[in-house]
Amino acid sequence: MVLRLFNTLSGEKEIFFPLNPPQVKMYVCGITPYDATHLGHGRAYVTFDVVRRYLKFSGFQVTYVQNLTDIDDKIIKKSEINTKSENQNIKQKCREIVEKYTTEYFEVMDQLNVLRADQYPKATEMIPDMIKVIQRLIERGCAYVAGNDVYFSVASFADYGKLSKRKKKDLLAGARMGINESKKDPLDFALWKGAKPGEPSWSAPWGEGRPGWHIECSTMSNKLLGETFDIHGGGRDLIFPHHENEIAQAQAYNGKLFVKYWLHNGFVNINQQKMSKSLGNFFTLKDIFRKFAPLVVRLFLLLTHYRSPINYSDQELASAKEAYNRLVRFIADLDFRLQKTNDSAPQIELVGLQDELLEFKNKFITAMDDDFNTAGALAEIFNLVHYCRKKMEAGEIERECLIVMKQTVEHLCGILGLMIKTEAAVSDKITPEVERLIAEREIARKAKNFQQADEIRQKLTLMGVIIEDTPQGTRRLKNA
RNA sequence: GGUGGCAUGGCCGAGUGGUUAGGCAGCGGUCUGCAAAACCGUUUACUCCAGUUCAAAUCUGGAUGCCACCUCCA
Repeated sequence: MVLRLFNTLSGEKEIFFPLNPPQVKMYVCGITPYDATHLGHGRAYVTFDVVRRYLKFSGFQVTYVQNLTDIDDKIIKKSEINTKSENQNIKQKCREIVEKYTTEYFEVMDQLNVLRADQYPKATEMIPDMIKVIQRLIERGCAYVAGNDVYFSVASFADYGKLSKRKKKDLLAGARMGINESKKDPLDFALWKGAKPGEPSWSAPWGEGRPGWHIECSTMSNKLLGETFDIHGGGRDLIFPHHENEIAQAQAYNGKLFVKYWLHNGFVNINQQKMSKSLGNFFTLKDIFRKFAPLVVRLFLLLTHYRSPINYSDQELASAKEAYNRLVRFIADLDFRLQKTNDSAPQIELVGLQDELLEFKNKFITAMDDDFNTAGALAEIFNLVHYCRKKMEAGEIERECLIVMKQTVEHLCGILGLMIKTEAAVSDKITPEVERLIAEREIARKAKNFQQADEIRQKLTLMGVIIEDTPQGTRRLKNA
């Protein structure tokens, strides 16, 4: 089994060879905490969470760094809107905004079961490093000071456009960027932005100001992961200009290959149109979670390959919810059967089952090895569940077999970060009252007093308790 | 204008040059006192036109349609 992944740089799937196996260093562009965390963030970070988990499963030791852009035009802009009336310090307000949305980001990501990165460097904590890089770029003639700003000279970097597959002249032809007199070339981008009075700023040889967005990522990733590292990820909108600019800066700085594999996730669409702030059609994760459980959202995201666009709709989420319930029911049924069975399986039968289940696992791995095909991998999980169901249907399933089935399904789901939460199935609604009613109904059923049995079921339903009659007895299910 | 990508059954969505993706929904059936779940079945699915091939939805060319990036954006 060989892991292949689609590298934006080459435009094709490549066999994954890390620079220093089994070490894998990966960097993913993080958020600018100035607004609510939305479904697009969910898609990006779930995607790279799966990448990270799968690499680990494949035996690699992953170091995962994700930055936090805690100083930026958008944060300042937001702070200005809020401070005008309150006569509050902009710097203070910026800090508050960053803190608020960073906290929210982590809360939401935890709910999606996204594992924490190893490090979350903040831009403001590495400004001296960025200044050093900018200085050297100026010395090398790759950057220049213009007024209070410093710009990177795109003309100085021959490979510019390699990642986004664009030629400089094509970029210029379609350039929609406004005229900025201090730039020598419209393609040049800011490494350092001079501060206006009152704005958060840091001292630099060329004046008070703040770092540009691109220099932040290349400096921090280089510092924490080395001059060349394995994987750099982000949303596909970051390919140009952000990642293109990162490459230009980093390689102009040290002349080394910056990143070996570039991975980019596709977008979330609403009605076939990109979800975006400017279109005002974005959904925050908090809002979505009011309608759908976080793990259902996670499953929804994994049901589509990470590079394809994914369309958001309540109907599709509802479909994902049912799919998730299918997994929950399976695990819950296993748990229920485990309570009722004490039969032991002969060793030979158990080994046979394990071998058969291994085939599903291998297919799962084949799918994942093919550029993290989570949709195909999930299909194998469902096939596995179906296979186990049929075995159970056929009867005579012993304890050990049930345990192996459960472990296999949970293991594969776990690789995708998909926890199957069955706690909800046996809910806290089991009160003595409920117990009594169920027992009463059992007696009624045995006496073939079905009218009374149905009445009791009706009563339980109203209490939010769904019951199910099985050959092994009546069981409670929580109302979904 | 430039660049890149996508077109699969009622909906969503994988995939391979010839053999069942999967999920959701519907319909029929089995089981069940009923219900639910589960299981079984479900009528030529691959935008169009050429070409390559014994064989193409899968490769090549063209057409059409849709989307994204070129501006902050995951």
